Amino acid sequence: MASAARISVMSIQTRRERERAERERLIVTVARELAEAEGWDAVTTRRLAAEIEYSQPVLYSHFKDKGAIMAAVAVQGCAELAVELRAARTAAVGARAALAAVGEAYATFGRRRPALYDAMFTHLVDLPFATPEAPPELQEAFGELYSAVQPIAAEGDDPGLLTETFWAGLHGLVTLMRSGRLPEAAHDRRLALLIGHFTAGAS
Amino acid sequence: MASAARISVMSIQTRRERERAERERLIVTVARELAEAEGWDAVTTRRLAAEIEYSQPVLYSHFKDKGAIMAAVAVQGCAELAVELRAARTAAVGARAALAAVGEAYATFGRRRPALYDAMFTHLVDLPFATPEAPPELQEAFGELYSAVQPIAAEGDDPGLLTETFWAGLHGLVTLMRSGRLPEAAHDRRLALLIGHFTAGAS
DNA sequence: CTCTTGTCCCTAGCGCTGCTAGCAAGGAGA
DNA sequence: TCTCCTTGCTAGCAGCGCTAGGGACAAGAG
Repeated sequence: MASAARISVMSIQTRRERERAERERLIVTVARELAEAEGWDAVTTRRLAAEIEYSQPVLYSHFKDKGAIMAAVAVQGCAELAVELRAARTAAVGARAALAAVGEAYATFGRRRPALYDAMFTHLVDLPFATPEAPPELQEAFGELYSAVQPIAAEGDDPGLLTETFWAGLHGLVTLMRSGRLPEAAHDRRLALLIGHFTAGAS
Repeated sequence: MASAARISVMSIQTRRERERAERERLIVTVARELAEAEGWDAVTTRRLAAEIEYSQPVLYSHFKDKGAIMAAVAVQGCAELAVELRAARTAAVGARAALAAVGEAYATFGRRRPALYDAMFTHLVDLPFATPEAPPELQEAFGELYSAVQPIAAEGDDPGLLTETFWAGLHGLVTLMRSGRLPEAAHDRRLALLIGHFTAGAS
Protein backbone atom coordinates (compact mmCIF):
# COMPACT_ATOMS: atom_id res chain seq x y z
CA MET A 1 0.00 0.00 0.00
CA ALA A 2 2.86 2.29 0.77
CA SER A 3 4.28 1.77 -2.67
CA ALA A 4 0.89 2.22 -4.29
CA ALA A 5 0.43 5.45 -2.40
CA ARG A 6 3.83 6.62 -3.52
CA ILE A 7 3.05 5.77 -7.11
CA SER A 8 -0.19 7.66 -6.82
CA VAL A 9 1.65 10.64 -5.46
CA MET A 10 4.17 10.37 -8.22
CA SER A 11 1.56 10.23 -10.93
CA ILE A 12 -0.29 13.13 -9.47
CA GLN A 13 2.91 15.12 -9.41
CA THR A 14 3.80 14.19 -12.94
CA ARG A 15 0.32 15.09 -14.09
CA ARG A 16 0.70 18.48 -12.44
CA GLU A 17 4.09 19.03 -13.98
CA ARG A 18 2.70 18.03 -17.33
CA GLU A 19 -0.19 20.44 -17.02
CA ARG A 20 2.16 23.14 -15.89
CA ALA A 21 4.45 22.62 -18.86
CA GLU A 22 1.44 22.66 -21.13
CA ARG A 23 0.30 25.96 -19.67
CA GLU A 24 3.78 27.37 -20.20
CA ARG A 25 3.66 26.38 -23.85
CA LEU A 26 0.22 27.95 -24.07
CA ILE A 27 1.58 31.25 -22.75
CA VAL A 28 4.34 31.33 -25.34
CA THR A 29 2.00 30.35 -28.14
CA VAL A 30 -0.62 32.92 -27.26
CA ALA A 31 2.03 35.63 -26.82
CA ARG A 32 3.38 34.84 -30.23
CA GLU A 33 0.01 34.76 -31.94
CA LEU A 34 -1.01 37.99 -30.30
CA ALA A 35 2.24 39.65 -31.34
CA GLU A 36 1.96 38.43 -34.91
CA ALA A 37 -1.66 39.52 -35.15
CA GLU A 38 -1.50 42.92 -33.49
CA GLY A 39 2.14 43.69 -32.77
CA TRP A 40 4.11 43.51 -29.54
CA ASP A 41 2.47 46.65 -28.20
CA ALA A 42 -0.76 44.69 -27.94
CA VAL A 43 0.93 41.98 -25.90
CA THR A 44 0.35 43.31 -22.39
CA THR A 45 0.47 41.10 -19.35
CA ARG A 46 -3.22 41.76 -18.71
CA ARG A 47 -4.22 40.91 -22.25
CA LEU A 48 -2.05 37.81 -22.27
CA ALA A 49 -3.49 36.67 -18.94
CA ALA A 50 -7.03 37.13 -20.18
CA GLU A 51 -6.23 35.21 -23.34
CA ILE A 52 -4.90 32.18 -21.49
CA GLU A 53 -7.79 32.49 -19.02
CA TYR A 54 -5.59 32.87 -15.96
CA SER A 55 -4.72 35.87 -13.84
CA GLN A 56 -1.62 37.98 -14.35
CA PRO A 57 0.50 36.54 -11.51
CA VAL A 58 0.37 33.14 -13.14
CA LEU A 59 2.56 34.50 -15.90
CA TYR A 60 5.19 35.41 -13.35
CA SER A 61 5.18 31.92 -11.86
CA HIS A 62 6.41 30.70 -15.23
CA PHE A 63 8.58 33.57 -16.43
CA LYS A 64 10.78 36.07 -14.64
CA ASP A 65 9.25 38.98 -16.51
CA LYS A 66 7.68 39.92 -19.82
CA GLY A 67 11.08 39.94 -21.49
CA ALA A 68 11.50 36.25 -20.68
CA ILE A 69 8.24 35.49 -22.48
CA MET A 70 9.46 37.40 -25.51
CA ALA A 71 12.75 35.53 -25.34
CA ALA A 72 10.86 32.22 -25.40
CA VAL A 73 8.99 33.38 -28.48
CA ALA A 74 12.28 34.45 -30.02
CA VAL A 75 13.76 31.00 -29.51
CA GLN A 76 10.75 29.45 -31.24
CA GLY A 77 11.26 31.88 -34.08
CA CYS A 78 14.89 30.90 -34.43
CA ALA A 79 13.93 27.27 -34.83
CA GLU A 80 11.53 28.16 -37.60
CA LEU A 81 14.01 30.42 -39.31
CA ALA A 82 16.58 27.64 -39.25
CA VAL A 83 14.12 25.30 -40.92
CA GLU A 84 13.32 27.77 -43.67
CA LEU A 85 16.97 28.63 -44.28
CA ARG A 86 17.90 24.97 -44.48
CA ALA A 87 15.10 24.31 -46.96
CA ALA A 88 16.26 27.17 -49.15
CA ARG A 89 19.88 26.12 -48.99
CA THR A 90 19.40 22.47 -49.74
CA ALA A 91 17.01 23.17 -52.59
CA ALA A 92 19.55 25.32 -54.43
CA VAL A 93 22.34 23.92 -56.59
CA GLY A 94 25.74 25.57 -56.38
CA ALA A 95 27.31 27.74 -53.72
CA ARG A 96 26.23 31.06 -55.23
CA ALA A 97 22.66 29.96 -55.77
CA ALA A 98 22.54 28.59 -52.23
CA LEU A 99 23.73 31.87 -50.74
CA ALA A 100 21.20 33.79 -52.81
CA ALA A 101 18.40 31.45 -51.79
CA VAL A 102 19.31 31.69 -48.12
CA GLY A 103 19.54 35.46 -48.29
CA GLU A 104 16.14 35.68 -49.92
CA ALA A 105 14.64 33.24 -47.45
CA TYR A 106 16.00 35.31 -44.56
CA ALA A 107 14.58 38.55 -45.91
CA THR A 108 11.27 36.90 -46.68
CA PHE A 109 11.09 35.58 -43.14
CA GLY A 110 11.73 39.05 -41.74
CA ARG A 111 9.00 40.57 -43.86
CA ARG A 112 6.41 37.84 -43.41
CA ARG A 113 6.81 37.52 -39.64
CA PRO A 114 7.76 41.00 -38.46
CA ALA A 115 6.79 40.51 -34.82
CA LEU A 116 8.69 37.26 -34.57
CA TYR A 117 11.68 38.83 -36.27
CA ASP A 118 11.68 41.77 -33.88
CA ALA A 119 11.62 39.51 -30.84
CA MET A 120 14.58 37.60 -32.26
CA PHE A 121 16.79 40.37 -33.58
CA THR A 122 15.52 43.84 -32.76
CA HIS A 123 14.12 44.00 -29.26
CA LEU A 124 16.44 43.76 -26.32
CA VAL A 125 16.03 40.28 -24.93
CA ASP A 126 18.35 38.85 -22.35
CA LEU A 127 19.50 35.89 -24.36
CA PRO A 128 23.13 34.91 -24.72
CA PHE A 129 23.92 35.29 -28.39
CA ALA A 130 27.41 34.90 -29.67
CA THR A 131 28.51 32.46 -26.99
CA PRO A 132 28.42 28.69 -26.51
CA GLU A 133 25.64 29.23 -23.95
CA ALA A 134 23.29 30.47 -26.66
CA PRO A 135 20.15 28.35 -27.12
CA PRO A 136 20.66 25.59 -29.69
CA GLU A 137 17.83 26.91 -31.87
CA LEU A 138 19.73 30.16 -32.17
CA GLN A 139 23.00 28.45 -32.97
CA GLU A 140 21.23 26.34 -35.53
CA ALA A 141 19.84 29.37 -37.34
CA PHE A 142 23.26 30.97 -37.43
CA GLY A 143 24.71 27.65 -38.52
CA GLU A 144 22.44 27.64 -41.54
CA LEU A 145 23.73 31.04 -42.55
CA TYR A 146 27.26 29.82 -41.96
CA SER A 147 26.73 26.78 -44.13
CA ALA A 148 25.63 29.02 -46.96
CA VAL A 149 28.41 31.60 -46.58
CA GLN A 150 31.35 29.32 -45.86
CA PRO A 151 31.62 27.87 -49.39
CA ILE A 152 32.01 31.28 -50.96
CA ALA A 153 34.56 32.61 -48.46
CA ALA A 154 37.82 33.75 -50.01
CA GLU A 155 41.17 32.27 -49.03
CA GLY A 156 42.14 34.54 -46.18
CA ASP A 157 38.68 35.31 -44.88
CA ASP A 158 37.37 33.97 -41.60
CA PRO A 159 34.09 32.36 -42.65
CA GLY A 160 32.53 33.03 -39.25
CA LEU A 161 33.18 36.73 -39.50
CA LEU A 162 32.06 36.73 -43.10
CA THR A 163 28.80 35.12 -42.05
CA GLU A 164 28.28 37.72 -39.36
CA THR A 165 28.90 40.47 -41.88
CA PHE A 166 26.52 38.98 -44.41
CA TRP A 167 23.95 38.57 -41.67
CA ALA A 168 24.37 42.22 -40.74
CA GLY A 169 23.68 43.20 -44.34
CA LEU A 170 20.49 41.18 -44.44
CA HIS A 171 19.43 42.46 -41.03
CA GLY A 172 20.02 46.05 -42.10
CA LEU A 173 17.95 45.62 -45.24
CA VAL A 174 15.08 44.04 -43.34
CA THR A 175 14.95 46.52 -40.47
CA LEU A 176 15.48 49.68 -42.51
CA MET A 177 12.82 48.65 -44.94
CA ARG A 178 10.35 47.57 -42.30
CA SER A 179 10.73 50.87 -40.43
CA GLY A 180 10.12 52.87 -43.59
CA ARG A 181 13.70 54.07 -44.00
CA LEU A 182 14.08 52.24 -47.30
CA PRO A 183 11.36 52.04 -49.95
CA GLU A 184 9.85 48.61 -50.31
CA ALA A 185 9.77 48.72 -54.07
CA ALA A 186 13.47 48.21 -54.71
CA HIS A 187 13.95 45.53 -52.08
CA ASP A 188 14.72 42.74 -54.53
CA ARG A 189 17.32 44.81 -56.32
CA ARG A 190 19.04 45.79 -53.07
CA LEU A 191 19.05 42.18 -51.97
CA ALA A 192 20.55 41.16 -55.29
CA LEU A 193 23.22 43.82 -54.91
CA LEU A 194 24.15 42.60 -51.44
CA ILE A 195 24.33 38.98 -52.50
CA GLY A 196 26.22 39.93 -55.63
CA HIS A 197 28.90 41.74 -53.68
CA PHE A 198 29.35 38.76 -51.39
CA THR A 199 29.59 36.22 -54.17
CA ALA A 200 31.86 38.35 -56.31
CA GLY A 201 34.92 36.12 -56.34
CA ALA A 202 33.19 32.76 -55.92
CA SER A 203 31.92 30.17 -58.30
CA MET B 1 0.69 106.74 -32.09
CA ALA B 2 -1.28 104.09 -33.90
CA SER B 3 1.80 103.04 -35.80
CA ALA B 4 3.92 103.16 -32.66
CA ALA B 5 1.38 100.98 -30.92
CA ARG B 6 1.43 98.55 -33.80
CA ILE B 7 5.20 98.42 -33.72
CA SER B 8 5.07 97.79 -30.00
CA VAL B 9 2.63 94.99 -30.53
CA MET B 10 4.78 93.57 -33.25
CA SER B 11 7.91 93.64 -31.14
CA ILE B 12 6.14 92.08 -28.22
CA GLN B 13 4.82 89.36 -30.47
CA THR B 14 8.21 88.75 -32.00
CA ARG B 15 9.77 88.62 -28.57
CA ARG B 16 7.20 86.04 -27.55
CA GLU B 17 7.77 84.01 -30.66
CA ARG B 18 11.49 84.21 -30.07
CA GLU B 19 11.13 83.02 -26.50
CA ARG B 20 8.82 80.28 -27.62
CA ALA B 21 11.27 79.09 -30.26
CA GLU B 22 14.02 79.19 -27.69
CA ARG B 23 12.00 77.04 -25.32
CA GLU B 24 11.35 74.59 -28.11
CA ARG B 25 15.06 74.29 -28.76
CA LEU B 26 15.57 73.82 -25.04
CA ILE B 27 13.14 70.91 -25.00
CA VAL B 28 14.94 69.19 -27.85
CA THR B 29 18.35 69.81 -26.32
CA VAL B 30 17.38 68.55 -22.89
CA ALA B 31 15.64 65.50 -24.38
CA ARG B 32 18.76 64.69 -26.31
CA GLU B 33 21.13 65.17 -23.38
CA LEU B 34 18.91 63.10 -21.14
CA ALA B 35 18.71 60.33 -23.71
CA GLU B 36 22.45 60.32 -24.29
CA ALA B 37 23.17 60.32 -20.56
CA GLU B 38 20.63 57.76 -19.34
CA GLY B 39 18.97 56.27 -22.41
CA TRP B 40 15.56 56.91 -23.95
CA ASP B 41 13.79 55.01 -21.18
CA ALA B 42 14.78 57.81 -18.82
CA VAL B 43 13.24 60.43 -21.09
CA THR B 44 9.72 60.56 -19.68
CA THR B 45 7.47 63.54 -20.19
CA ARG B 46 7.50 64.24 -16.45
CA ARG B 47 11.24 64.10 -16.23
CA LEU B 48 11.64 66.24 -19.31
CA ALA B 49 9.15 68.80 -18.01
CA ALA B 50 10.96 69.00 -14.68
CA GLU B 51 14.28 69.42 -16.44
CA ILE B 52 13.09 72.38 -18.53
CA GLU B 53 11.32 73.76 -15.44
CA TYR B 54 7.86 73.81 -17.02
CA SER B 55 4.87 71.57 -16.54
CA GLN B 56 4.10 68.60 -18.75
CA PRO B 57 1.37 70.17 -20.91
CA VAL B 58 3.86 72.75 -22.16
CA LEU B 59 5.60 69.97 -24.04
CA TYR B 60 2.39 69.22 -25.87
CA SER B 61 1.97 72.84 -26.91
CA HIS B 62 5.22 72.48 -28.86
CA PHE B 63 5.06 68.86 -30.04
CA LYS B 64 2.22 66.59 -31.01
CA ASP B 65 3.51 63.80 -28.79
CA LYS B 66 6.68 62.31 -27.39
CA GLY B 67 7.52 60.78 -30.74
CA ALA B 68 7.67 64.23 -32.31
CA ILE B 69 10.28 65.26 -29.73
CA MET B 70 12.32 62.19 -30.56
CA ALA B 71 11.97 62.99 -34.24
CA ALA B 72 13.35 66.48 -33.63
CA VAL B 73 16.32 64.95 -31.83
CA ALA B 74 16.77 62.55 -34.71
CA VAL B 75 16.92 65.42 -37.20
CA GLN B 76 19.61 67.09 -35.11
CA GLY B 77 21.50 63.82 -35.09
CA CYS B 78 21.31 63.55 -38.86
CA ALA B 79 22.90 66.95 -39.23
CA GLU B 80 25.78 65.91 -36.99
CA LEU B 81 26.20 62.60 -38.74
CA ALA B 82 26.37 64.41 -42.08
CA VAL B 83 29.13 66.67 -40.75
CA GLU B 84 31.18 63.75 -39.48
CA LEU B 85 30.72 61.73 -42.66
CA ARG B 86 31.74 64.70 -44.79
CA ALA B 87 34.86 65.26 -42.69
CA ALA B 88 35.84 61.63 -43.04
CA ARG B 89 35.21 61.60 -46.77
CA THR B 90 37.06 64.79 -47.63
CA ALA B 91 40.04 63.86 -45.47
CA ALA B 92 40.59 60.62 -47.35
CA VAL B 93 42.39 60.34 -50.66
CA GLY B 94 41.02 57.98 -53.27
CA ALA B 95 37.58 56.47 -53.70
CA ARG B 96 38.29 53.30 -51.77
CA ALA B 97 39.88 55.10 -48.85
CA ALA B 98 36.99 57.55 -48.80
CA LEU B 99 34.41 54.78 -48.64
CA ALA B 100 36.34 53.06 -45.87
CA ALA B 101 36.66 56.29 -43.93
CA VAL B 102 32.96 57.04 -44.27
CA GLY B 103 32.01 53.53 -43.24
CA GLU B 104 34.19 53.74 -40.17
CA ALA B 105 32.88 57.18 -39.31
CA TYR B 106 29.33 55.89 -39.56
CA ALA B 107 29.99 52.93 -37.30
CA THR B 108 31.87 55.09 -34.83
CA PHE B 109 28.97 57.51 -34.70
CA GLY B 110 26.56 54.69 -33.99
CA ARG B 111 28.70 53.37 -31.16
CA ARG B 112 29.58 56.69 -29.60
CA ARG B 113 26.07 58.13 -29.64
CA PRO B 114 23.79 55.14 -29.23
CA ALA B 115 20.73 57.08 -28.06
CA LEU B 116 21.01 59.54 -30.92
CA TYR B 117 21.51 56.70 -33.36
CA ASP B 118 18.46 54.85 -32.10
CA ALA B 119 16.25 57.91 -32.48
CA MET B 120 17.48 58.31 -36.04
CA PHE B 121 17.46 54.77 -37.33
CA THR B 122 15.99 52.27 -34.88
CA HIS B 123 12.97 53.69 -33.12
CA LEU B 124 9.79 54.23 -35.03
CA VAL B 125 9.56 57.94 -35.67
CA ASP B 126 7.04 59.39 -38.03
CA LEU B 127 9.50 61.09 -40.32
CA PRO B 128 9.34 60.82 -44.10
CA PHE B 129 12.50 59.07 -45.14
CA ALA B 130 13.07 58.01 -48.69
CA THR B 131 10.98 60.78 -50.22
CA PRO B 132 11.60 64.37 -51.34
CA GLU B 133 9.64 65.50 -48.27
CA ALA B 134 12.32 64.16 -45.97
CA PRO B 135 14.03 66.79 -43.79
CA PRO B 136 17.10 68.29 -45.48
CA GLU B 137 19.38 67.17 -42.64
CA LEU B 138 18.36 63.62 -43.37
CA GLN B 139 18.88 63.96 -47.09
CA GLU B 140 22.26 65.52 -46.43
CA ALA B 141 23.40 62.58 -44.31
CA PHE B 142 22.30 60.14 -46.99
CA GLY B 143 23.93 62.37 -49.57
CA GLU B 144 27.26 62.00 -47.80
CA LEU B 145 26.97 58.25 -47.99
CA TYR B 146 26.00 58.55 -51.63
CA SER B 147 29.01 60.71 -52.41
CA ALA B 148 31.27 58.07 -50.96
CA VAL B 149 29.58 55.10 -52.63
CA GLN B 150 28.93 56.56 -56.08
CA PRO B 151 32.57 56.61 -57.21
CA ILE B 152 32.99 52.90 -56.61
CA ALA B 153 29.74 51.84 -58.27
CA ALA B 154 30.18 49.38 -61.10
CA GLU B 155 28.96 50.10 -64.62
CA GLY B 156 25.44 48.72 -64.45
CA ASP B 157 24.76 49.44 -60.80
CA ASP B 158 22.34 52.10 -59.66
CA PRO B 159 24.49 54.13 -57.24
CA GLY B 160 21.44 55.09 -55.17
CA LEU B 161 20.50 51.49 -54.58
CA LEU B 162 24.11 50.60 -53.93
CA THR B 163 24.28 53.33 -51.31
CA GLU B 164 21.15 52.02 -49.63
CA THR B 165 22.59 48.53 -49.59
CA PHE B 166 25.89 49.69 -48.16
CA TRP B 167 24.00 51.69 -45.58
CA ALA B 168 22.03 48.60 -44.62
CA GLY B 169 25.26 46.71 -44.07
CA LEU B 170 26.60 49.40 -41.78
CA HIS B 171 23.29 49.66 -39.96
CA GLY B 172 23.15 45.93 -39.43
CA LEU B 173 26.64 45.84 -38.01
CA VAL B 174 25.93 48.71 -35.63
CA THR B 175 22.58 47.46 -34.35
CA LEU B 176 23.47 43.78 -34.03
CA MET B 177 26.61 44.65 -32.15
CA ARG B 178 24.94 47.18 -29.89
CA SER B 179 22.20 44.73 -28.95
CA GLY B 180 24.74 42.06 -28.07
CA ARG B 181 24.00 39.83 -31.06
CA LEU B 182 27.53 40.27 -32.40
CA PRO B 183 30.65 40.32 -30.22
CA GLU B 184 32.26 43.73 -29.99
CA ALA B 185 35.77 42.40 -30.33
CA ALA B 186 35.73 41.60 -34.03
CA HIS B 187 33.92 44.77 -35.07
CA ASP B 188 36.83 46.23 -36.99
CA ARG B 189 37.38 43.06 -38.95
CA ARG B 190 33.71 42.77 -39.87
CA LEU B 191 33.66 46.39 -40.95
CA ALA B 192 36.75 45.78 -43.07
CA LEU B 193 35.07 42.76 -44.65
CA LEU B 194 31.97 44.76 -45.51
CA ILE B 195 33.95 47.61 -47.03
CA GLY B 196 36.20 45.19 -48.83
CA HIS B 197 33.29 43.45 -50.50
CA PHE B 198 31.89 46.78 -51.66
CA THR B 199 35.15 48.08 -53.05
CA ALA B 200 36.06 44.82 -54.70
CA GLY B 201 36.05 45.96 -58.29
CA ALA B 202 36.98 49.61 -57.78
CA SER B 203 40.23 51.48 -57.76
C1' DC C 1 -14.48 11.38 9.21
C1' DT C 2 -12.07 15.39 11.02
C1' DC C 3 -8.32 18.38 11.39
C1' DT C 4 -4.09 20.36 9.86
C1' DT C 5 -0.81 21.41 6.41
C1' DG C 6 0.67 23.05 2.17
C1' DT C 7 -0.05 24.38 -2.62
C1' DC C 8 -2.10 27.16 -5.99
C1' DC C 9 -4.10 31.14 -7.84
C1' DC C 10 -6.91 35.40 -7.53
C1' DT C 11 -8.02 40.14 -5.92
C1' DA C 12 -6.29 44.35 -5.13
C1' DG C 13 -2.99 47.66 -5.38
C1' DC C 14 1.70 50.24 -6.12
C1' DG C 15 4.29 53.34 -8.82
C1' DC C 16 4.91 54.50 -13.16
C1' DT C 17 3.74 55.87 -18.19
C1' DG C 18 1.78 59.21 -22.11
C1' DC C 19 -1.59 62.42 -22.49
C1' DT C 20 -5.58 65.92 -21.55
C1' DA C 21 -9.52 68.60 -19.46
C1' DG C 22 -10.45 72.56 -17.02
C1' DC C 23 -9.21 76.36 -14.28
C1' DA C 24 -6.49 80.48 -12.52
C1' DA C 25 -3.38 84.24 -13.27
C1' DG C 26 -1.56 87.89 -15.85
C1' DG C 27 -0.89 91.00 -19.72
C1' DA C 28 -3.22 93.49 -23.90
C1' DG C 29 -6.66 96.46 -25.64
C1' DA C 30 -11.02 99.47 -25.11
C1' DT D 1 -10.59 100.61 -14.96
C1' DC D 2 -12.76 96.84 -16.89
C1' DT D 3 -12.84 92.97 -20.15
C1' DC D 4 -10.91 89.57 -23.00
C1' DC D 5 -7.59 86.30 -24.30
C1' DT D 6 -3.46 84.05 -24.05
C1' DT D 7 -0.58 81.01 -21.23
C1' DG D 8 0.71 77.50 -18.21
C1' DC D 9 -0.71 75.21 -14.11
C1' DT D 10 -3.00 71.40 -11.13
C1' DA D 11 -5.29 67.32 -11.23
C1' DG D 12 -6.71 63.38 -13.26
C1' DC D 13 -7.59 59.33 -16.76
C1' DA D 14 -6.59 54.95 -18.55
C1' DG D 15 -3.23 51.80 -19.06
C1' DC D 16 1.43 49.68 -18.14
C1' DG D 17 4.71 45.91 -15.59
C1' DC D 18 4.85 43.80 -11.48
C1' DT D 19 3.81 42.04 -6.52
C1' DA D 20 1.96 41.46 -1.70
C1' DG D 21 -1.41 39.04 0.85
C1' DG D 22 -5.28 36.23 1.52
C1' DG D 23 -8.75 32.55 0.43
C1' DA D 24 -10.05 28.14 -1.52
C1' DC D 25 -9.08 23.65 -2.28
C1' DA D 26 -6.60 19.27 -2.25
C1' DA D 27 -3.39 16.08 0.35
C1' DG D 28 -1.82 13.71 4.35
C1' DA D 29 -2.31 12.64 9.67
C1' DG D 30 -4.82 11.08 13.54
